[in-house]
Amino acid sequence: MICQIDPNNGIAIYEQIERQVKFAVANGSLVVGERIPSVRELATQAAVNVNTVARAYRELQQQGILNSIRGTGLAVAAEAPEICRRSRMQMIRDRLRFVLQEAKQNQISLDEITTLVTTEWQDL
Amino acid sequence: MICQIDPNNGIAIYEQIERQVKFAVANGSLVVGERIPSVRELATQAAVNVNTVARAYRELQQQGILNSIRGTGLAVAAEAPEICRRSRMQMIRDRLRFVLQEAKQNQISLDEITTLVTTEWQDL
DNA sequence: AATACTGTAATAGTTGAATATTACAGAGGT
DNA sequence: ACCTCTGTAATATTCAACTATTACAGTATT
Repeated sequence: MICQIDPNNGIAIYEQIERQVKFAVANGSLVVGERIPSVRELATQAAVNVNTVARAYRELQQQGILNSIRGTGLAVAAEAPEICRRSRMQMIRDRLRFVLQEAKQNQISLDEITTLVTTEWQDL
Repeated sequence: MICQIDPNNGIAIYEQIERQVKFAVANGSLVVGERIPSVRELATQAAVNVNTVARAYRELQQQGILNSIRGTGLAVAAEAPEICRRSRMQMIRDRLRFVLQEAKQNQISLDEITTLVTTEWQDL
């Protein structure tokens, strides 16, 4: 699992990690029982502090997505894929709503938005 | 001019103010020469600190959108409408790209996104 | 047993945003 | 002149996120 972190995009680093783990579980990059990268490993790879990774992992545990095996590592929980798949669209939707809301409040039409979506989609 | 601030939406308050002023200028809610709400007035209305408003206004000055008339207030600069109109779509586009990028990285299709856009647009 | 990994936790320091408070100089109305 | 409004600025404090560092209890490998 590779984690791409941008420290300056306004989203808290621990939250970026959380989301990427969830997405990875949802699309099968991480399977049930598989051990995720250790806190130190991910911290090094993403050039981030160990505590920040630990915080993300802790919250993922509380959500029932990861299981802690003391001394060994953290593994993807049995219920994780269902949880993550169910919330995947919701995570995208929430952010999309935020953008649409601002657009609508500024007299931008649905046509303009869909056009924008289509054109920007290509450039990615 | 009414300013709607959400202290908990992750965006810095001074940045929310900045954006809303820009949008207001772009769509004509604020016209050239018009005086914008005083720092204290807006601070009270938005339940926010004076310094936070002052910071937003200061940055808007540096961008050539507001003129300071010492002792009187801040007025919309002559070049402001052009500046704001030019950057309005760009501001929306930037945030939209961010969402689309995450969606695309997670095997979500353009169809799914456009469907999502259309359905969410209604609910706003 | 020794070593090298795991997660977890405590401590202390930095940074940016936001707050509360006080102060001052300039403009305008009375 | 007086008062009230304007922006501007300095100060101190709070808070969350992040960092750096150290430490400790388990597990696995050798």
